[in-house]
Amino acid sequence: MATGRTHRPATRSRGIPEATVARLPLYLRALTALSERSVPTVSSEELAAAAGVNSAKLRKDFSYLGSYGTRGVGYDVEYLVYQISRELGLTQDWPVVIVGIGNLGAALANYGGFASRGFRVAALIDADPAMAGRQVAGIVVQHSDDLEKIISDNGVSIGVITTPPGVAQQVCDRLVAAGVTSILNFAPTVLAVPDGVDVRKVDLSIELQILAFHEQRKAGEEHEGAVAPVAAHRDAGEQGPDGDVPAVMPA
Amino acid sequence: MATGRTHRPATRSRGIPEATVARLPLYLRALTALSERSVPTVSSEELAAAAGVNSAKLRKDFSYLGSYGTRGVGYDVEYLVYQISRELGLTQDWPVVIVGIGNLGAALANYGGFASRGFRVAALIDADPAMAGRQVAGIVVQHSDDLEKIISDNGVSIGVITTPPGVAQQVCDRLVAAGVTSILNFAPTVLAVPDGVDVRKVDLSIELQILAFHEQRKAGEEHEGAVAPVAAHRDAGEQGPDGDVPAVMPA
DNA sequence: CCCTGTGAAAGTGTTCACAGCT
DNA sequence: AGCTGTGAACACTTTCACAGGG
Repeated sequence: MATGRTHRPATRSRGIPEATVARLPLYLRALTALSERSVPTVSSEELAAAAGVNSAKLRKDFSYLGSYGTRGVGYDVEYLVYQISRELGLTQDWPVVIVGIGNLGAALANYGGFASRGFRVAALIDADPAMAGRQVAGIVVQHSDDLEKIISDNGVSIGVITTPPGVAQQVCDRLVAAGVTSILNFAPTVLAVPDGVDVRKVDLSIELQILAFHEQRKAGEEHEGAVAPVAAHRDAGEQGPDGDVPAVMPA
Repeated sequence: MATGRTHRPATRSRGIPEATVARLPLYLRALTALSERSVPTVSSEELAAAAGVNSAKLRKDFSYLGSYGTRGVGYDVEYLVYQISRELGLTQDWPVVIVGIGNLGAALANYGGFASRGFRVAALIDADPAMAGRQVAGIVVQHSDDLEKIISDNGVSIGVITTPPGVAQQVCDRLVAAGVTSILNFAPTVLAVPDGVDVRKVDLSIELQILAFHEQRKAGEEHEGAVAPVAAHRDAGEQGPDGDVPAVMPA
């Protein structure tokens, strides 16, 4: 009560739910595969199976984009590929920098699926002077002294951090100061960023720990009856990094 | 109506919400750091800041584990570390196999945070005969012909797939047949698994596409007023792979 | 008075089931 | 008849706000 303000009336008329956005790349991948096999149309049921979701969810997701299907028929594959690509902003290409060219950074630089879909590795950056000048994945590694210049010269707005955790925050700060507004963080650290900057994290050890949690449950369920009530682990067989939306520090 | 069945009355009495499970590793990491600095107790406010969440969420999360805090004081760091570790099943150690020792597989094998927290790389497996026998991260790579034997000899229940997408499903099938019940999939494919097997995926290009979506919005918002109502992008600055829970195929 | 633990409210996401177009 | 698009029900998650123990 008191102040009243419900913290934003949410004028969502065109706002696509975050959960839907996270699934669009999945649909796009499935559609691209169909497109390559020259399949002209696909039903929500078929596409959902290919993307590993259920068809009601898929139809609801698409309904946020508009009415792109034809009742009694399905969706036009090419048309949907285009609409989703556009919605995701993949019709333009995004120059990306990778900072921290260790094992993981090098692996990402070499990763094919990177360049394929609208993303271009504009530069590789590392703090080690011995690294600078070397080629990784056909790209010359540059020294981090030039980070700011590299970002602005290439108009980079997406940065990938694959540094050791100890320096991730300062690299992040420099990227943001130089104009980067989206960060994909592979370092096991919580990054503090100012408002308006998006951070997504990919964390191997968190994923493993979540698996271990469920694994432990399974072991306990084997022949049970005592303490912990079984059930619980209802929808096994689902996949995808889910839940988890830690808020960011006040900056 | 008709059949009535509400699809499971949900006997949840000890079931920890999935969203909470996904955050426990985050808390554990923050607590471990405090522990190393010999900090004896911490308030929900402080710990929440360190983990990048808000304190109400953290308290609610901990309430699912039990009442481990002291009112007026906070939480005992060591005690919480232990409780969360136990809840996540990290008091035992989990042998893990990595299948597909390319750039990414090798990078993961070398990744330190792996072994640190209850996980041990029990074997590296690759289909390339030229790879077999070589050492990666101090571990001899074994040929995939022996996959089943390796799994059962080592009692492996968690498998990491870093193969090319084309063979990911068949590798997955073999892992599952050999007894693996948790899979961390880095290949950009939707894996079909039988009931009772957990799959989590880590997908670089999906993460980038989600960032691109928001990035595009920001660009559009710069000087707006016309079509799309601004607002929408409320809580910028959040981080973490969220949303996304694709169901699995019927297998 | 401080800080945890938690009901209750609000917000977000998923599923159902069917109206309505082709 | 078949399949999309969607309101409405349900389920899950987050946030609020405060009771109550230390």
